[in-house]
Amino acid sequence: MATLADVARRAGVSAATVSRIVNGSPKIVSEELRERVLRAVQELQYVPNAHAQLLARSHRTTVGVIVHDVSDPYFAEITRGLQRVASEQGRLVIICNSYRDPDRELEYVELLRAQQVEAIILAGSGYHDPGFTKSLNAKLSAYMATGGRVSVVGRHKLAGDAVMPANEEGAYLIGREIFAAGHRHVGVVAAPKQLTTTTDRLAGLRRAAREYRRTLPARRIEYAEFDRDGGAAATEALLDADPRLTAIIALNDSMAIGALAVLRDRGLAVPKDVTVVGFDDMPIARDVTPALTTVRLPLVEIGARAIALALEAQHPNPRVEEVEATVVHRESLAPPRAG
Amino acid sequence: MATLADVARRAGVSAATVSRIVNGSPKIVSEELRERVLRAVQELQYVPNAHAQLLARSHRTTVGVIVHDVSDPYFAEITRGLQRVASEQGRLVIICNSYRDPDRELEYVELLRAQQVEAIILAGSGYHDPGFTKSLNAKLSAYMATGGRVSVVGRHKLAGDAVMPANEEGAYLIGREIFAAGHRHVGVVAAPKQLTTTTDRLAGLRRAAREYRRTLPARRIEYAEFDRDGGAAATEALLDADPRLTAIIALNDSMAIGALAVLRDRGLAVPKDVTVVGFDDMPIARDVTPALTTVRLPLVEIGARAIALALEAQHPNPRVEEVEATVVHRESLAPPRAG
DNA sequence: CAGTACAAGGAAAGGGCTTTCCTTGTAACC
DNA sequence: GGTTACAAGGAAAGCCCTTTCCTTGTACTG
Repeated sequence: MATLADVARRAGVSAATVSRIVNGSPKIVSEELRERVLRAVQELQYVPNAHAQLLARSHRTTVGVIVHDVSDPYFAEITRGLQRVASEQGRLVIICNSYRDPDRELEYVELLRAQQVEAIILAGSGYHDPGFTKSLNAKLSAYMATGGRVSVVGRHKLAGDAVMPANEEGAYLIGREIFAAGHRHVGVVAAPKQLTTTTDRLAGLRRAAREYRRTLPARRIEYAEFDRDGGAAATEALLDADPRLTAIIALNDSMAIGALAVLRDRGLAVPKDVTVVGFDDMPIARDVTPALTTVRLPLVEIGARAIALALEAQHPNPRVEEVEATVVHRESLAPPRAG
Repeated sequence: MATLADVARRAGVSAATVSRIVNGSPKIVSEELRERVLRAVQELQYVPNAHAQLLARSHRTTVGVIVHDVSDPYFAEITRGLQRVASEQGRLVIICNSYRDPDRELEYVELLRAQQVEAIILAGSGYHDPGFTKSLNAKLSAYMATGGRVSVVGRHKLAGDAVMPANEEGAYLIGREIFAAGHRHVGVVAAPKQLTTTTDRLAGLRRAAREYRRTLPARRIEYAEFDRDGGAAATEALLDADPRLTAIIALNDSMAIGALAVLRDRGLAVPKDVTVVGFDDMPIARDVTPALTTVRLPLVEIGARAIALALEAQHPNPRVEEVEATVVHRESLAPPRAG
């Protein structure tokens, strides 16, 4: 690869001059030299070495984001919002998929630190694992201590600013709809227990149940992978355990879609025989049959807020922004059939 | 941020020793020093500066991939395959979304070159734009001339190795099914004209039509954005222009889903009144109603092959790998209603 | 006991860039 | 004409690491 020095030699000028021209420094350079340098750049197809630049410059301009999996629509949306703000502010973003592996998450924090990113954004659900939380916090604090900015979405006890989606409240709202409609046999298709998202949403559901003097017994909650197939598996289990179920609450839309598939296979009509609701309102939710009644989280905005917080001037103490959830009514919820 | 020198000072050793210990160099270091250094690393929460490392080391270990949009399931799948191989081979991957903007694609090639990536993988559809193709090729050649590796998926006249999904053949196969079923009024929901993916798939459709002595007149092809809403818009237009349509071929599954939505709104049953088929077989295809008959492309494998090609030893002349398409039969295709 | 071999650690030279500080040359001033 | 001021360009230090090449000291060998 051609280097700055190569260009300088070819143009017959010093490296300093080339650097100034290439970077558009305010220092004035004569037209003649400028042309010679630009020509040399063209001829050599010179592109500055980003790493050398980073080393030499003081200011960082890259931010890192750690998600569970960008190809999951939930994170795709968050990332979209994040990217928008990032490019508005001239920042590059590095995306890291942890695939829900806490260790990998730890590794990625190190990696991003090594990359000298300006900010780290943690967008995945938290884990109920004190040991992990502790080491993660240690790493984040170390990073922040040296000027790094951190912001997290939906994670309680982590250093840094946070934007908190209303997981509990959203679940409460949708739970209310279910109970208000008169459902008594309701099953929950849940994500893994150790995710804070799971427990938060479950808590909201329980609050709604209490309000309607119902309970959500453990046998009516089935934990599985946080995706379509997990949702299908959990639904099978729930249905096998209690065929009288008239409603299934899935903890996200992907799982709800898995539930829909199982119900269809078993010849159960939704919502006539069984009601199904989801969570997140991912784009596909309106296109499945029946269209999914679900809880909407403004994901794009959540992503945008998260990075905005991180990029704003350092704040004395961590800020927390709440983001509202609303239920969107579509076709998959109905009262239980009479009898 | 703590630097190597800080650690060395604190441990009372030379920088060389710290480097050796931190990187696990084969050179033997006494237990005592090793411990002292490791302790200092801990205490200072030292993480090596990746950019400095990159500068100092000779070998690159990052690859870049340029896609239209990772959150699009098509690219998500490709990226998944790619990531798998990358991490098997200890490579980091940088993902760039061009959002179908040719200029941005050019910029990203520069950016990746600046990042000193070992290989660049172009996964998005090509454009029918000679000027653009020329500048892209120039940039890629310059990159390859300095040892960079390039591989592209589904792009004809580009430098570097290529893996070619059978777009023409896949479209031909699905087209045959449609015509064989007896459809005479078929509309095509197409992506933008300037994408090579569009023209390739259209060509396959035309070949099938010829075989059945049919034609695909221009008024039966509606071009729109390559996504769900584009598919919906194109379907509206097609239906308005000719209500007798008995089959709609969408050029990808997202568009097909948009078509399904419009048909449902208009009270047209699929496949009884209108047949709909898609392309790509993205995961959601089996979960919509009716389940989509579509063309399957082994996307994960395509991604894996693309990076594998790029990472293999340099080859004298570019290699091209063809990847097969197969049609997967589900529920959205049926013969036209009698009459 | 002189001489060799090797183990363990350090010094220092890059790697490619930015930026501060200097030098040189010319124009403007009194 | 001598001084000052500034414009335009260059020299060189510094960013943080890796790695080659040295140095030193110890353990062996004959």
